[in-house]
Amino acid sequence: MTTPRPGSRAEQARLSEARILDAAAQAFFADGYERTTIRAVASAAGVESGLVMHYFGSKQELFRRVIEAAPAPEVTAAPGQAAEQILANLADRLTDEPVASLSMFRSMLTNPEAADAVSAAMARYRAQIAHTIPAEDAELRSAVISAVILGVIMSRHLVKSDELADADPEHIIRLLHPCMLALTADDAAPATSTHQEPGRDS
Amino acid sequence: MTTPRPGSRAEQARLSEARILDAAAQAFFADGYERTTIRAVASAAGVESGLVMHYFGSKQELFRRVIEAAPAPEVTAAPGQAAEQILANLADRLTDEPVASLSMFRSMLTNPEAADAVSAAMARYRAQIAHTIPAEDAELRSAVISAVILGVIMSRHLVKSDELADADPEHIIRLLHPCMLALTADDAAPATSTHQEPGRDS
DNA sequence: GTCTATACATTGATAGAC
DNA sequence: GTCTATCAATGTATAGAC
Repeated sequence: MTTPRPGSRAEQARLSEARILDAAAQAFFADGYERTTIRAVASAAGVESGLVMHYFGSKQELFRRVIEAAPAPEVTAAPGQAAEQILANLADRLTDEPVASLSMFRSMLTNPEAADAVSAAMARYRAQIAHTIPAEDAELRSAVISAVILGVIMSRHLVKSDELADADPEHIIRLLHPCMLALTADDAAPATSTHQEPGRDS
Repeated sequence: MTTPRPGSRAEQARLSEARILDAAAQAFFADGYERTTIRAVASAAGVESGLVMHYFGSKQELFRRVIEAAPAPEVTAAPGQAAEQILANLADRLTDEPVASLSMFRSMLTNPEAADAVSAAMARYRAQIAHTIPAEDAELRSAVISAVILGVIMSRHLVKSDELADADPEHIIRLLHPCMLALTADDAAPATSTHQEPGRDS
């Protein structure tokens, strides 16, 4: 937490490390973990590959440092407002999803470290949502909700030439509104005509 | 399209190629394109790496052959039944998604070839869905629908330790039913209280 | 048809100079 | 603090023997 005077060697080091971290986030987001090379990151940061290794020790550690900056969404609303808060949160992420998060999502299917990070974040998110849903199947409902969120985020930011990429965020949220209302069991009837939940108490 | 007699060299070749293709699909699904090696595929198929190269020429071509076996979903229902058909289709994919499709999805975020294949398949799927939606914003609605499908499929089959992985398919479909009804603009009111579509004709 | 041997490029990582 | 030189490992791809 020190603030070395500008021009000092410590300050130079701090700046270089920050530039490397930023370049790494961009590279991991653009190409994924496997296709990203230490040399490419160093080049983008304007330094040599040896310096990257000196600061971060290994490629995996560099990646870990990048994705640990990804913020975790919070849902602490009352049962009645869960859908609104989830959608408000999603609206933000449609316009400004941090590069750290996108780096994590980009590699979540092919890199174990990223997979674990996403799984942990989603489990936490699901638990928070489930807590606000007054239904017997709250666990599954929250899982479906987070799956929907994941699909929308990925289509918007990670899948090339997707319709969602250029769409108006508010329009997307508006279309998802009845979905979230139904899934949070607020005012929509959960049962359909074809199937009936066998043992439904309360 | 010939059927060489069992035991002949042509028959042996056909069998070896099939075993390689199958082993490759499993490997690409499990580890993704980058982490999958020709040697590992050959070993799993019980042959040497040279034979894999002899049949398929390159790793990329082998991958192409694997993912081109992925079936494309069809939606040709009338406007009233679009939601039902989409969900019926999803129900099948929740229980028996082909390895070829899963191989494609596994690498869709990190491999250009897989990304293009998924984009093309999703664009085709979206167009079919949009055709059955009688709404001004049919394009965006179909994009949201395919995003939701993608999120559910990925959470079920590709994300480790997800709640959806072990859930009852029919239960998942039941929860998604009101969502799809709303998105296909069948009987749900599209506009919410907060925002109004500015120029809405018809 | 199948395998062995090997060339060739790339990359993560190390050691030490400046 | 930063860079140069280099090692060791891995993996695709090729050439040719059997």
